[in-house]
Amino acid sequence: MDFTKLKAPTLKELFVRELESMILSGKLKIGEKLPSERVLAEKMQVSRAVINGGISELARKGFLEVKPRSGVYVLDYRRYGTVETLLSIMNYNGGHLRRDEIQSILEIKIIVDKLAVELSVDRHSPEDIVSLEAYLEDILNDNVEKAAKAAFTFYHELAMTSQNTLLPLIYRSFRVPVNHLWIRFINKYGNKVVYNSAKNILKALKNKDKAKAIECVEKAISDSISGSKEIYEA
Amino acid sequence: MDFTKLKAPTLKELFVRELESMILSGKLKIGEKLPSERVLAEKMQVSRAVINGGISELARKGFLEVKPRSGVYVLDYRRYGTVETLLSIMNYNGGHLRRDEIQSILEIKIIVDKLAVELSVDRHSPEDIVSLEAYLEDILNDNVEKAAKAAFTFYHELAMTSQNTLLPLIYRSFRVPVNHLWIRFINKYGNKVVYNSAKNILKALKNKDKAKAIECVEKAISDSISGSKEIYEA
DNA sequence: ATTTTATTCTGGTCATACCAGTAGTACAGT
DNA sequence: ACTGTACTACTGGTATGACCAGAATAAAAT
Repeated sequence: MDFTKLKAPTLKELFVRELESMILSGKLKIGEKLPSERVLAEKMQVSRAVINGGISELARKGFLEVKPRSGVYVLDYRRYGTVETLLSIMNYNGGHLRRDEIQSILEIKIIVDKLAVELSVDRHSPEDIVSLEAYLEDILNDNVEKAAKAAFTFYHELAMTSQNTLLPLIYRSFRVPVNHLWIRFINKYGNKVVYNSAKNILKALKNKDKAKAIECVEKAISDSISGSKEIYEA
Repeated sequence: MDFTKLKAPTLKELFVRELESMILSGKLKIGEKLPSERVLAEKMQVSRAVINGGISELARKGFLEVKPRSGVYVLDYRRYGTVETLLSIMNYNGGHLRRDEIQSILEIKIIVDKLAVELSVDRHSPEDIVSLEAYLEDILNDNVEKAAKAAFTFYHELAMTSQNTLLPLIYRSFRVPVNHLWIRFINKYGNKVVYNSAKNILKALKNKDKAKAIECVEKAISDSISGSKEIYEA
């Protein structure tokens, strides 16, 4: 069995989801002024603390603009959104990605991974290889979700060894959607494929063979792309 | 004159900055448990609402982990941070970027821009070219800040024409630091250089010459890299 | 030593209140 | 007609104090 950890949503989280839905569905129009916190609190039967906290979170996500002592306004998330916005949109779609979104993610992943290995070949330490080898083995876990998580961790650690401070941060930003993709990929093709791809990359990295490493990355993802249509149909 | 908009910081913002400094400076060690909200509120002479709101914001930024009914713990921002973390680090350094951070940004920018033009060559519409040409001219603005903003807008719109939904989002995430870089670059070399680089890219794009377009991007940024040391010393 | 129970502590939430800044209005002075 | 003032209603930011349910830990029972 794999009983997953339970977590009750807080009122603030419920409020945030509710408003995200209303904005993404268009029920709340862009530029529109929200009712005051007091009114919202009364209408939704929660305290003002929940409303206030939820609103400031939505403001940080790029959905709302708070003008103190004036009011709260709906922002154009297509213009002011960041990567976090994508996660909200995804979540709104019931955790599913559209086909063009999958393709977008893979296009990004390939250049990020390529840069990671390209830099890592020159900059990694022997200790990095050791820890990467450990993470590599975790991909063979029978539990699909754990294997997907391990795959994410492997590539994340790989990005760390590039010594580029931003690469891991970017990787981290896309954790949720990439994890979804991996779960679907492993379900269809098994974790052995993922394992072998990663193993080849690591091997080339250890040999400091830059060209070979980049080639491995390209092959690993082009496999994903060719399979992405099927994944989408699944 | 250009009178800039005044804005008084709120207590929550002060609290967030204070804690970010303590974490980034190492005064608060990773894994350490923070005092309870009540204690913090008393010590810092503010209400619990401020502490509670500030903590949840820091949690969303990847600096803290909130375990309800247990406590608040300092997270390893290098491992769990997102792109937002970079902005905080930058802000902590008085708005300045360290040399390795500049290099990291440029390494990212080159692959992002390359992907943008690579995809755009096949996917852009004639209207895209028209609007890009308009943004291009804005780079010639004498006001340095406006020119930098225009440069950002040009590359952002370029990313939009790639039809990759994530590329613009990534671009926006890096708006602040990239803008800083451009201001410093233009101050040193003038906006004419930026204008010509962009113009060449656009020209190759219009001719659907993928190889030439990518070459232009590489040249534009390698100029920046070679100048980055000087920028850093400035 | 292990399990059960009781106590303390914590963040999440609620209710109420006051403050300072915004925005609109009406009005006085020019 | 325009400007500046005074008043007023409303808004988000903050303060205070309280209660809840779950987590952590100590105390008690087995």
